[in-house]
Amino acid sequence: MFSKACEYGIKASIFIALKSYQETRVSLKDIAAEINSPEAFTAKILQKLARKHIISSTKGAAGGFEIEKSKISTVKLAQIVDAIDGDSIYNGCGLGLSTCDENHPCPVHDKFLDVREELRRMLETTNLEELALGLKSGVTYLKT
Amino acid sequence: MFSKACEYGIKASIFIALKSYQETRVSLKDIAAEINSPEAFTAKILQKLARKHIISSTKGAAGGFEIEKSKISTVKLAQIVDAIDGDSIYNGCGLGLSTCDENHPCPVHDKFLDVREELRRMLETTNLEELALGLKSGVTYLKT
DNA sequence: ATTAATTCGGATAAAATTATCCGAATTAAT
DNA sequence: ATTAATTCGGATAATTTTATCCGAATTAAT
Repeated sequence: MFSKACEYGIKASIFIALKSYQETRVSLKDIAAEINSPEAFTAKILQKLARKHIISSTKGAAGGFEIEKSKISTVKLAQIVDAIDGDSIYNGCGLGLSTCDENHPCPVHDKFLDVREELRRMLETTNLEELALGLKSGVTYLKT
Repeated sequence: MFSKACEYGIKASIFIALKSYQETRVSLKDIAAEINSPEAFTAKILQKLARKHIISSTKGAAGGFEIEKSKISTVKLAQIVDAIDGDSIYNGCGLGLSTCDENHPCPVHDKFLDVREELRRMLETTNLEELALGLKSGVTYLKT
């Protein structure tokens, strides 16, 4: 459904959010270990998120990644997905047509409407805070 | 959402279904032209669908692909997707965890339930006949 | 100042997906 | 029989995605 990069990006963001609640900046190394992802590849993804100001990074010793506490509840999954994979997953045509709309629909256009709308709604309403809380309370997991 | 291979596979199947209604076997060349796909790559995908008995192929001059008329309304999108991309799109974990269920859910597990269920339902209830009819009546398109 | 811990960014490599090529086999028509 | 139109299947190539490597820059601590 999502690319690997996007999966890593979402998981990393949730973990950073959790740690940021605890006033702890977290290093690339810790993130990669926690979400079970390749370090260098994860670094690229975090850089992308940082450039889009979804997370913030600090260089040097004791540096790392964090999310401004007050911002955690405002960051939506859609922003993360969009920053990494783009919005084609819920805006593009299911069969890859370059133009696919009511006037010129692909054969599955109508069938897909509900699915994509449901996906879009979910991504746009889910924020990092609720996901981080699930993780903190131990009801959800980032690996295995 | 789907792989290119899967997109081609779905489009090709719809076109083959349409032609099969008209008792016409259709060649790889015609299919690729109609759905705007690379010929040789499309051939591989059609072979895969043929081996899974979703479509049938006939070798030699005047050969080509077709779908038994009575079968058209029974072939579901889910079968095509499954034959080409596998079922991970609507059964796998949204964040790529190898085990993700009620007992050990990823952070977005619950959020994704509805989306994936909607997708699964759609793929399992949509059959080739209705898609071919939309194409025949000129309300849907396979390219541009 | 020096050192150690870090992110940054560019180059490269590996793996997966997408795409092409071509000879072999099959079939219909002549 | 020969030819032309086709699918089949294996090899290869191009592209994209995923992953690794490494030197440079930055920062905190000593």
